[in-house]
Amino acid sequence: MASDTPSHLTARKKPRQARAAFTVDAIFEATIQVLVAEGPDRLTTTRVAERAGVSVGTLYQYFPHKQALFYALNERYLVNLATRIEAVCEARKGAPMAEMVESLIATYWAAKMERPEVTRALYRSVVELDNEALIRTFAQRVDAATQAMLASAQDATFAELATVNLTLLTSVFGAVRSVFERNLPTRDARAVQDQLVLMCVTYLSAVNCAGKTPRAGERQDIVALRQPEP
Amino acid sequence: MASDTPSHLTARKKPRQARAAFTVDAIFEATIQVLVAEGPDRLTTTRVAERAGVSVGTLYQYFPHKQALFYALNERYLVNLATRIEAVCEARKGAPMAEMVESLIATYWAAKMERPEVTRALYRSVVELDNEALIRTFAQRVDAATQAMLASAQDATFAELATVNLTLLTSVFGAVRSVFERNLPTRDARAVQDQLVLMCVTYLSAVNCAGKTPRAGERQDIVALRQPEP
Amino acid sequence: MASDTPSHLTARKKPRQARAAFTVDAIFEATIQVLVAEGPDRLTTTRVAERAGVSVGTLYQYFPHKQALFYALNERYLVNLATRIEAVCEARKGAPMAEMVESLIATYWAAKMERPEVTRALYRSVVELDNEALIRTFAQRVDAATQAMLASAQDATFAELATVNLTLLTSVFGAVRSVFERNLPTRDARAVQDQLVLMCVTYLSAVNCAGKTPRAGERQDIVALRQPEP
Amino acid sequence: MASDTPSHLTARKKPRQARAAFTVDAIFEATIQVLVAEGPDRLTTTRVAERAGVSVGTLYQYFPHKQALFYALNERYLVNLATRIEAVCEARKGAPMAEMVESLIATYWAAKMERPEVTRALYRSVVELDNEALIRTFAQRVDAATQAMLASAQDATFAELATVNLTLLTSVFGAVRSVFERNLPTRDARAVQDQLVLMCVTYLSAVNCAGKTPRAGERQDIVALRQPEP
DNA sequence: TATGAATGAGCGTTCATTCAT
DNA sequence: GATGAATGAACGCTCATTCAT
Repeated sequence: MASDTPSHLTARKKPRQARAAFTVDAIFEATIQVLVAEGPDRLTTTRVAERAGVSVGTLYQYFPHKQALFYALNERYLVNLATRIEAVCEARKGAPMAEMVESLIATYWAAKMERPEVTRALYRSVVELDNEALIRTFAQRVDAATQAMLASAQDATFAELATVNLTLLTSVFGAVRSVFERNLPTRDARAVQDQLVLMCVTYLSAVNCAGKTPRAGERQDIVALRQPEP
Repeated sequence: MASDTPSHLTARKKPRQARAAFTVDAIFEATIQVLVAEGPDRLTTTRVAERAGVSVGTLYQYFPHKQALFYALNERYLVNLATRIEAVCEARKGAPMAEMVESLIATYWAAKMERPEVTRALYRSVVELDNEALIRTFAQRVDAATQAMLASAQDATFAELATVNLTLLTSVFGAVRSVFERNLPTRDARAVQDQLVLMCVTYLSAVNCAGKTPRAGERQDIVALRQPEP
Repeated sequence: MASDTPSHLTARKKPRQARAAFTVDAIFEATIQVLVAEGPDRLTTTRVAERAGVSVGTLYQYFPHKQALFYALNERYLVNLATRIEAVCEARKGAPMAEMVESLIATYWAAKMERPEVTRALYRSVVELDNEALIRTFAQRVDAATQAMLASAQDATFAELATVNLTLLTSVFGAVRSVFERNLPTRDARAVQDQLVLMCVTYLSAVNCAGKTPRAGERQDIVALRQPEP
Repeated sequence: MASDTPSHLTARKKPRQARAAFTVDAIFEATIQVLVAEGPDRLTTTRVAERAGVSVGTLYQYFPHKQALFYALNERYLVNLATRIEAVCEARKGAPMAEMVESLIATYWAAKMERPEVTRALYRSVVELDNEALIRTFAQRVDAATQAMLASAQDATFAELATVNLTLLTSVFGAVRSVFERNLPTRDARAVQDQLVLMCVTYLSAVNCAGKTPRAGERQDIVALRQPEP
């Protein structure tokens, strides 16, 4: 993923030693903690170093400048996320479409929910220009993975797969972000997650060219199943 | 709207004079321009004042601190947006559900697209903690408006209206944000917008308790109409 | 003189007010004092500002960066020096060659001796690359002035005036620098100054094409006059 | 030469081993290279060590601090220079004065010209206070050598030898420095060198007490010989 | 003995904010 | 009111120096 990274954002030296790896991890964790606890504009190199239990100088031995640290943190986060999404896409190949959607949303949601304050903090933090490259790379990986998965659905074929896939991802990722941004209570968040699945499934059914006339029964089942509980 | 605004974010004085209003507007516009042209971390009070053609001192006469300026700018932006959404919701009361969805999305999208760089800049700019209040207020207004609209749909009734509404808004707003963040080409953006309408309509149809068995013809029409062109 | 100054070395804003001029002067004087009292590598912006009785911010209102301050200081120094040399060259036009040399050396020496520690400090201070431009400009002004003066000598004509002039200046300026660098006692310094005059006069006589055979008497007089006192 | 060196500038250990001598040399050469290639304020211990192919730790094994390294480098440079000057002075003992002057200037000039960028870099580099001692020692050696040489001139006797000698050295060394500082083109530099010889010879002739009336022929010869080509 | 990761004081610079004019 | 020069805390970053390995 780092292949087309602008060179000025690359770490000055690759940590070879175990100690170095440990230090880098400590710095990453400290960055997150500062971000969560103090907010993006109190994220200073000194503070990060302090919390990581190292000196500023050490921090600068691993990252040529503040932005590179932030970039690397996001990269780590997104690479991890992309990997998990790819894994679930692989695992669900050939499954029924509904199962795919459910797995995808569940995985993404779970990943974001593991450390909700971190998720929120990263959403919040300044989106530096250079992060666009990161986001693009992430998007490409995920696009490819989900598209491949959808193409293998046992019960659906999509004429304009790329567009359908894009719409799906855009909505799901966007919706999740919205939920975090509005800081919805768990109950509402959970409800939205379920409805999101329903929404995506109905959408995919609608654009499915395979079962020209989807057996009404099946579709109704899903709908009935997912009818928001009163 | 400013009713529950933290007091330290309120402007020192309400501009009564025409001149004052003019100045404030100039400052707002300058803020946007600096944001767009130079990015969030070059947004300094001096630069804003310069571009607005006033002195820093004057800027501080209208806004007690930088954050208040930024807050007010966002407030203006969101109030305007909410007002437009309320208007369209009002106008579409009693209309068919599909029309509602289409109007809502079109309006929101259009508002964001009027000055895309501004939209992007505002998405980008540091989300200060205190902006949460702003977002909450905005969300409440919009929630209320769309919920009232949906409740009046001539062809649909929703059991769990609040949840359905929340899901709808979350997805639509989120998707739009995603499109901007990924900086999608116009063609893709347009396609996603269309598909988003379809997605929302199919979703609402699915959770519609009114027309237990929606007249297949109508639904199929929409689907057929919106099938992404091959 | 500042006409071809690299733009990044120019002061951010030209001081128009009397107060500003005063402040700039204070900063210059402070710079010199720090340079003299603490040496070039303790010359920090903070220290300069402190000694000037202003804040760092103020310093940066007048000079875009440290180098610009240093550059401006040297410029002021060299412009002043060049002006004085030009004045003496003008005044001695048409005079006998020996008088010219004596005046030139005396003027230059006096200028350097007014504040010997300052002279020494400036000689010492890092010669930044961009100062080359300054030195070149200075050299051109002085070259022109002395060359014009020599050309007007009532008792001498020089075939290769440019080279003669260059040799003269190079030796005189270099010798003075050497004297400062070696920190010679006043007595020795004084002696060298006198001998320097003699050296230059004999040199000019030697390359003088006018009085093919200089009246031996006159020349001997000078030599006798300047014979180092036993 | 290091006899009156301030103790804090002395190398921690005298390199006895061949390997040590080799390392020290590598460090010196690296220092020069960094100085030339990157300038005085990019001369860091880390960079020097890197270029020398050793670790910083090793560098600090040979030099207690950066200043000591720089001091030692200058010492080496000046000791070498002084030695060469002493050699030429020794060789020219009993020669005619003009020959002495010519040899002295040629030697000094040649030494400085061998690696002109190095010469310039050393002139440029910060003149630390403690270098004064170095310069003084160098000056003393050279003073002694040239004075002894001049005293042995077969065709001249000088009443105030010390002063004459000082004037000579001051002018020659100063002129050379000026030439480097002004970065004169080779052509001009060469011309100045020739003229410098002429200047010094005429000067010495003028203060020569021996040949009260120097045989006009000889003197005129020199002058004619050296008349700058039209 | 050689290494080079770690240190942290200290630098140059910015910018939100104030207040005399 | 309006102005903009002045302020100074705080930032990002460097590099001489140390010391565990």
